[in-house]
Amino acid sequence: MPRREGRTNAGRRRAGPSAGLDGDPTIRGPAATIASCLKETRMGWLRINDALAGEPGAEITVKGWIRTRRDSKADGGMSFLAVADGTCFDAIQAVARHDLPNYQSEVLRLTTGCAVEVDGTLVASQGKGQAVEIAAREVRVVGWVDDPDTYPVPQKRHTFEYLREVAHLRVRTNTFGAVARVRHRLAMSIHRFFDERGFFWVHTPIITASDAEGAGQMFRVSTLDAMARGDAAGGVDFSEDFFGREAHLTVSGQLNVETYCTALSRVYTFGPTFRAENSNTARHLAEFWMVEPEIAFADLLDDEKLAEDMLKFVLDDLLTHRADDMAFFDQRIEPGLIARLRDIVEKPFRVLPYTDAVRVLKESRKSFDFPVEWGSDLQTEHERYLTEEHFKQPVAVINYPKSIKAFYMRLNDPGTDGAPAETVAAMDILVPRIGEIVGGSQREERLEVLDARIAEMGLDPGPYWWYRDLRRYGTVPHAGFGLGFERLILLATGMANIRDVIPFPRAPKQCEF
RNA sequence: UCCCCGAUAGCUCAAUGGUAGAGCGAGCGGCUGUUAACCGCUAGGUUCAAGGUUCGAAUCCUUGUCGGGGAGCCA
Repeated sequence: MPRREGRTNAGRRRAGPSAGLDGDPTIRGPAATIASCLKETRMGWLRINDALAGEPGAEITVKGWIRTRRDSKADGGMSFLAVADGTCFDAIQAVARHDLPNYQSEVLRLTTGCAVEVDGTLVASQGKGQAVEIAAREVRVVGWVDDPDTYPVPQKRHTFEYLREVAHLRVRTNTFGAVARVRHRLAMSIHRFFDERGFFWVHTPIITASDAEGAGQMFRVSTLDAMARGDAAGGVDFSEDFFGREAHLTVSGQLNVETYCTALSRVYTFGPTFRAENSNTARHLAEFWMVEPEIAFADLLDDEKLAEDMLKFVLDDLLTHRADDMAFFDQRIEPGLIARLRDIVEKPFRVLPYTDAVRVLKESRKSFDFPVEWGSDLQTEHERYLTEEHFKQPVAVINYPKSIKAFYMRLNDPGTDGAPAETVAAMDILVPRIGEIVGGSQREERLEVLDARIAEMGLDPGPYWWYRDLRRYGTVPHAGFGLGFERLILLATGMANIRDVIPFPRAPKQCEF
């Protein structure tokens, strides 16, 4: 079933403007047939994604890794080789007959994981399960698997926990190959979404000197030997350090990107982010990727609309352009996934003031482990109730109590939403199963209010001098949000653990690969 | 970081104080235009580490390491 959709998909992609062989701009557009690919590409072989969409009769070469080998004694002996190169979900079947010169000596010794090159003719398959296959003229073994008995990823069921221990090989499995392609597609369509709307991608720094970005524990960046030995507690002279001051890995590009927002109007960051929190959950990483747009002349509802439009855009694009992988996730990882994603794409999100959310939770008469009180943050169980039971859809909770949110969020007028105390223009988008996927706000653009908030929270205004300048020189209402990229992948694939949607996860006590 | 659970063959698990087994995978053979195949045979274990209790420990106790589930922090 996914095979069929894979070919349909491949045909559509080939016809699109971005189709073609990697790195070869000549292979583009509807004219890209198999023959022209072979003729024009310097590499001289065919991606299996294109081979599966090809017309029988073509002479082709594919290169990839053996998924399975099945032998038959029929017609004097033949082997069926499933060869995958990662360009699509499916492998292609190559049929190697006994009269190949290396049939006894090599083909019959092929095992899962071996690297091969296959020359042959693309033909309509005589068997069920695939429309086309390669009648092999030559099978060249490029790389053997030295011990099939201990090859870490043979063709069998594996737990994700085990595969994490062999992260260098897990991408050879169906699931992790699909995750990798989906991750790429989502990243590219995020860029496309913003580019089409006139946003500029800003490369905010990875290393930051402001140690008070306010979003959790930070990793230190230092070249001081004393720091590495950890024996300089209290007496560190950071003027001797590389940057001449204390430096850390960024926990957010937001403050930096706000500067570009107040000149380029619509900007975003998309890059790695680091949190040194000792978080041991299926939803947290120490190193993750975050998308942070920032829009000028905009308020909180503009911000919510942007986040909602972006999520819908990228999920719709994914369902259209990675149909093969999505069919797999729908069948094997989370049954009903595609229908749920379609629902997210098609229905408007529920926008719910925090004050109303508290009322909904209280009126639910559910017995929560943590009681619901106006002024306290929503617990995981509360978020799940709202998105999974009550509304059964993504919910954008807006206008949170001032006391539980960051200093840069814009102070609302008293009485907004009938709240009993002061609120800020914050916004969290909650989705079923994942919880918070987007966290954003309208920023405080009034200098005197911002200063009051900094003082109120006991922060040192010194390091924020340039951030405050933005409020002194042509300040404008503006807003933005942060999207956890890996959480988006969880939502899109139905995968349960965030460590399985990033190639090499970094988490407490985990930095092996 | 807190609470709970776990670690035995390449992988997933059984064995509840008395000779460590099965399924999958792997190897060999049989059958088959095969495709989560099917049938037969074979190999494969310092039972996470260190210490303790006991005539005897995979099993009970202590500590540590790592993993999982839940929570907090958040994206």
